[in-house]
Amino acid sequence: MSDLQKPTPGTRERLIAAMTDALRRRGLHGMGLAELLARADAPKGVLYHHFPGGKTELALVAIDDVMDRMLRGLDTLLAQSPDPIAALRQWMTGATARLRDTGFECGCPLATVALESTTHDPQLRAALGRAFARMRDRIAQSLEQGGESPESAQGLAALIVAAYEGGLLQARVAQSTQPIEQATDTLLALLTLRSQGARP
Amino acid sequence: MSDLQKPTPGTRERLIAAMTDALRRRGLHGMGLAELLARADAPKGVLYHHFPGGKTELALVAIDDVMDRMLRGLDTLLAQSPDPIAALRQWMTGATARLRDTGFECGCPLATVALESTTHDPQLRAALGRAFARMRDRIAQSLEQGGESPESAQGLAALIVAAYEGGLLQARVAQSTQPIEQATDTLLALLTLRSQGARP
DNA sequence: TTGACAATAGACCGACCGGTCTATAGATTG
DNA sequence: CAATCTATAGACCGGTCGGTCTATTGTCAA
Repeated sequence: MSDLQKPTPGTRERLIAAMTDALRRRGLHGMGLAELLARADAPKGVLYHHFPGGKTELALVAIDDVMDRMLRGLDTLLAQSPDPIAALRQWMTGATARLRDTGFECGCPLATVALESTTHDPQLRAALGRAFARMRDRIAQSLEQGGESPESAQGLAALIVAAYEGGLLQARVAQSTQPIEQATDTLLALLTLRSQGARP
Repeated sequence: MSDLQKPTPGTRERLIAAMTDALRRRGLHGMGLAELLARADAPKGVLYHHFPGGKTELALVAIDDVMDRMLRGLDTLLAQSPDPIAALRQWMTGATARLRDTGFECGCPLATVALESTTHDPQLRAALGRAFARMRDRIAQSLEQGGESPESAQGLAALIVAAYEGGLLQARVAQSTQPIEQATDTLLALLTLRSQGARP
């Protein structure tokens, strides 16, 4: 009665994890149900038991879930480091390392499906729009705590997320971390220059 | 004999244009051959006549072709404007307008397929890697002409392309130009600040 | 006119797609 | 134990996928 935790032995979670991984590597259309279920080691029936809406509903849940975890990770970095810029550098470095260590396969779990999405799937679009807005808001919030005005914090957050996504994209096709490292270094150098110039 | 132009009445070109548009809107997996051919108003046989390698070969040709045209457009802007930063602003603004005017459907023709691509299709990866490198090199070249060192020009170019791609991605799912406008404005403000600070 | 070849046209194919359906196993409760 | 309900399991389905194949049309040279 007071037991709020689900007794599920993990099947549902394995499905979400498999979908998240699929989104990272190939996007929503890029991996079929057969391969997805094989990776989750689950039969077809169990997918439609836990997610009656099928592949798309699973993707929606995976998107919300993975953004929760990304924000938790970002929070940890921001809590550890006094300077938000240093924390963001760590965040970028981590994503770059993951991409490299997976043979340039695992990028941002939201990016591919974001570009695949159309207006004909409003729920998916909405979930993605929400996720990116949360990311930007979290970054802007930390910048505001560092003394930025709300407007410039939002602008910087949009640029930082853009550099992250665009950097990962370029690195993926280049099969080299150089583009994202160049973009990251340049961006953070510009930000440092700016904060130094503000108080000469 | 001296007539170098192909006598083709445009079918091949229509196929390339249809593929480019498909890549912009939905990526390579996102549109089937049937719809693609319907949009090009061409039967199936004609595709495999002009492109024996099928859908993938058509995509390869479309990628090279569209990057040629993007670079020509960028060259025109750079030629019209003395300041490369002003030219890049126009370039970003144009892409933003196209995205908005197509109901947030038409983004960068290379981005979606870049994220869809895997190491299992090396030709596609190579074509995309080449295309993005050309874009960065062209931007870096114009920055070098503006007095940047080769290294910082490459870094800035990677950041600019990243902001472009990441900005379009965020705007697409937000169904609003705000994210890319914020990212663009912030980036160009940082660049202006930097060039002002360089010569006090 | 005829032969050769490029271009167009679409019927057809096996593979795979996401999704539905029925059957069964396991846990919980009366 | 019986009843019930959740969870697992996979056979099965119609539709669509990219791709192949044959037939026809158009064009130009011999």
